[in-house]
Amino acid sequence: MKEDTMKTNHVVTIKDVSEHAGVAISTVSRVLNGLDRVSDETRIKVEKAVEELGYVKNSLAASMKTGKSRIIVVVVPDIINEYYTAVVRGVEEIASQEDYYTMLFSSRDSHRREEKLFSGELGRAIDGAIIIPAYDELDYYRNISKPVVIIDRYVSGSDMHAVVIDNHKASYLLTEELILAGHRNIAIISGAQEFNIGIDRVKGYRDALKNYGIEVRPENEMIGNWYQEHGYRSTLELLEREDPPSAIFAANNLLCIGCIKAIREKGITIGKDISLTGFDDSEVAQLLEPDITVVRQETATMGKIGMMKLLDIINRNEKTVYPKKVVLDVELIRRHSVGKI
Amino acid sequence: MKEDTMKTNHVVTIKDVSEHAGVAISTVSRVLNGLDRVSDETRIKVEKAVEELGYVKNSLAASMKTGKSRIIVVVVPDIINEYYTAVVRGVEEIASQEDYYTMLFSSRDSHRREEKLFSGELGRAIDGAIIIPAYDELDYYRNISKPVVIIDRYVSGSDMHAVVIDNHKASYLLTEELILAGHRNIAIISGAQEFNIGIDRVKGYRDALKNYGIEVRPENEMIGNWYQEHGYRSTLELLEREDPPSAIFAANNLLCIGCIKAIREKGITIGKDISLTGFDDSEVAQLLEPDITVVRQETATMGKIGMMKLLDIINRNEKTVYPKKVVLDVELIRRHSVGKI
DNA sequence: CCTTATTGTCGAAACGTTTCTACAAAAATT
DNA sequence: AATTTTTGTAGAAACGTTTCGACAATAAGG
Repeated sequence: MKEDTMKTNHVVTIKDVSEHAGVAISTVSRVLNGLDRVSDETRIKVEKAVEELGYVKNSLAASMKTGKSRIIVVVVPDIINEYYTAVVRGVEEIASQEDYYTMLFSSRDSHRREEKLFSGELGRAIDGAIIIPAYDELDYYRNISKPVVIIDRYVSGSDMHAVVIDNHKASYLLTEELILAGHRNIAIISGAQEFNIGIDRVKGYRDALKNYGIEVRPENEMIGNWYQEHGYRSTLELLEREDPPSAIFAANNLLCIGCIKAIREKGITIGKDISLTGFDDSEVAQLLEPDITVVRQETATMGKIGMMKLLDIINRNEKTVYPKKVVLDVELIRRHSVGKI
Repeated sequence: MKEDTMKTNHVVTIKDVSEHAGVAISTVSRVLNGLDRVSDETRIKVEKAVEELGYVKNSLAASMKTGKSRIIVVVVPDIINEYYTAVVRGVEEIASQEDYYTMLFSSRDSHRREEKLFSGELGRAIDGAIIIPAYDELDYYRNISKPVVIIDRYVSGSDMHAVVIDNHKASYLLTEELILAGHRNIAIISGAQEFNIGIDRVKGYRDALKNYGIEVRPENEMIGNWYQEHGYRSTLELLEREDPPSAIFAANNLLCIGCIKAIREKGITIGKDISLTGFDDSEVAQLLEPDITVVRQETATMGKIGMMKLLDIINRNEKTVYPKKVVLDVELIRRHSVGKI
């Protein structure tokens, strides 16, 4: 906290500037916002005064008048998951380019925390939101009285603005990869069947199996949540069966970590005794021995496009280039966690 | 954006509440803020009106009057590094308990971005800041005209409020561990010698060597930056020497990743051909084969204490329990990346 | 019973902007 | 030269709160 080095610790306002420059307050405001016509002469006078007094706008006061805060909130399920922070990075990049401020908010996958956010004071203060939802009831998000773009997770049948990846294709590719290596008994570990990320990933897996004429076995579908613990327990259970699968597809990064832990614990070798495909790429996936076959998703791009869409909505930009729902393509990254059978 | 389902899309203000309850505006405000004396009768009238109209306070307007926004900004060097996000988690936990909002800001280790933040409008709007600095000039941070707590990185000689870990001890322990395993030719890979995190870590390394009567060899100190690339290049260089070290101490998580990449590339085995200690613990460090010996830091605690300190400063709490500079203890986590010689 | 203290409420000013209306001066058109 | 248009500026109202001073009504003290 700065000590009171100067007696008159007066914060300089637009009024001070106007007096110092010898013009009206409104004139200063117009110069500052580059509005209307202002003679070069006065503009220079004002700019000089701003410089000399070290004026910086009180954006809170401005917000009150305009109703715009230039703050947007980014809601992620978990701040510590690098998959989500990569999305946030993309959002931030565009936002700061356009002089918007971003507030990061972690819902911790709790819908109650989301609700509290949007029904509270902050919900009134923001200009818009980019949300990775924690709740599969589309109506809730639709009724937020601010511009909203949904990212990553999608509720099917919703007509909201959204940016997602092609989960079905990703899942299909990762399963197909296992099939082409000769595997027939393939398990999937996935999270809940609420959002597209759950439903489409399981569907992609099933469709791949069907397409190659392989029986879809319900006991091979380990559906639970998206956290490491579920990946761990499911894998243990799978490996302890009489007829264990020869390959596992873990449908997100945390599940994959849990899965690997369990496999290690059992003392068997990935890529040899058991094959594995993950989903989200990361440093970890590349560094493990063997490195994991995954799908590359343009996470940062997802954030960027989401933010650009949001800006289009806020500014009521008619000639936006984006469809309501943007689906990004994915690409298989072949590594060494899949062994031929 | 909510469509105009209702004709009069009027946002309900404190004035509406006052009219509905039949009291003065000021009375409503007093009820809302729990100030002064209000008769039970009117309090109930007001609360009922608030409920019925669904009033929610416009905190921007309030901020303008009070000069307090209940927003604090958390500045981290990189939003995607889980070490930093773990700190942020701790901050958020305390902040939300106390009804403060947090804005996350990534400086990308650029002092210019920091400067822009604090000299700009937002710098005026916030009530305080928690900063992992990108700049080693203490004067800069001291002159921020808001309460500030420095986290993780510290500028020695500074008298600012700060929460850090005991870097010297951590570094000493990690080096000692290698010495006790019989290593004599030990290299360190570290970032710049600006903050405590660089200086103390190198010093801890040197002190451990000296203490065991081992020669400190300048060519074994690979000083650069804190990023993966530096870890990678340094390791390659070390391994290609005529007399390569038998052990490497990588002084942060990214350096350690780069180091491992290089070692893998050379086709040699960690824990056997070369020993390795890292610094920051993480999922990765546990999952690698072998898992890496590191030091456990209470990252979340660091964030929590930082936020509690900040609150004390903001509220001018005299009887704070925290010293100006809080140093947290560390603990060695022995895994399997260190081999006996 | 009169004075003084306390309690609860009101009205109005203030916070620092933006923006609308009005209007004078200058320029352009007759 | 008289009128109209354009240009630049000023003044004031408004945004939704908080908070201060004023003031009745009631309670307490003498």
